[in-house]
Amino acid sequence: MRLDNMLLAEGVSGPEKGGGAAAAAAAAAASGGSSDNSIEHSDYRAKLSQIRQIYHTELEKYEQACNEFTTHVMNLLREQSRTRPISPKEIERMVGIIHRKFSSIQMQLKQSTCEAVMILRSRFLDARRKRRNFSKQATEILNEYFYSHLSNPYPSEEAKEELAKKCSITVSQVSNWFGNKRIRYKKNIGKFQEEANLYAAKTAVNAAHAVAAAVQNNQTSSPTTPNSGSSGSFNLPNSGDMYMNMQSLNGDSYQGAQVGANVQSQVDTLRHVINQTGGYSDALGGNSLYSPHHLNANGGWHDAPTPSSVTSPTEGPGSVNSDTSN
DNA sequence: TCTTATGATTTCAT
DNA sequence: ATGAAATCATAAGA
Repeated sequence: MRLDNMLLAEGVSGPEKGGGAAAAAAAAAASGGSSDNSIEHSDYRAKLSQIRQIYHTELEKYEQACNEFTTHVMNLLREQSRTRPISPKEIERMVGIIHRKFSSIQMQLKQSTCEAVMILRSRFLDARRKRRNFSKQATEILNEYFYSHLSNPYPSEEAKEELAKKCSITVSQVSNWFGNKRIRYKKNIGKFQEEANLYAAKTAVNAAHAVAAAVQNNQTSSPTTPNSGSSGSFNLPNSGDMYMNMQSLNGDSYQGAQVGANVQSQVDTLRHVINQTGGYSDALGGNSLYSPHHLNANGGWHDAPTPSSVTSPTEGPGSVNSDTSN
């Protein structure tokens, strides 16, 4: 019975049609994650359906053989009945013996099928374990997101889906990537400085434009107009003014209703670039200018600035930007 | 071949 | 359920 259950679960002995899918789902569930790893997946499915087919043809063959054999024996008995009396009990007994024999053969078939499935399964899992690096493009996209959301690198479910689609990987892979990235970034920020610069600079121009646009949009209602004169090329001035602008933008003084959360990520990027260029002279030192201000005292991101903190009118003294006042 | 990078898995805490 | 942290296993580079 265990074998039956197992075969059923694997979709080998189940209903004709959905077998493959059921098995695939079972495999995915067993490996703890949605794994639409297309190539290996279809491969697995193909192999499984192959096993399934063999199983069913064998089963049919046995059944047929069983029937043939019983009729054969019945005929024999009938013939013998001419020479000696044969009770129905005896016939029944014979049939029973035959059926038992065949069912034990069937059991063997089931067993070996199970074995085959198990082997296939373990191979499949092994294959899944075999790590393949993501494409350059995919890591690019992921890194861009990560560094432009450095203050809160926790993509929402939707964002993950979006990223997954863009990178043509699965959502759980995106989650894995962010999990790994966060932990590794936090562990050794110095090591990631260069990369951070790269991606920050990469999106800086866009960010600058976006921020400029946002500022422009809100200028009418804004009392203190940020000097957005240099909206052109974002030529990284010697930190000062621009940085102050950013700070006020990000902090409490400027909280344009529309700008808030949407701009947050852009601000991250800009702030980063500015910080970097500002403290470039002795960069990568133990205490470079760019400290992970989005990490809290225990090195966690979790009470880092959320969009709500941007919108909140007053922030406590230990605000996000407090560390930048060198 | 050794080292580092990186994706995946496991374990634990919340 | 989700994330942090540790760990595993392989890819890639030296």
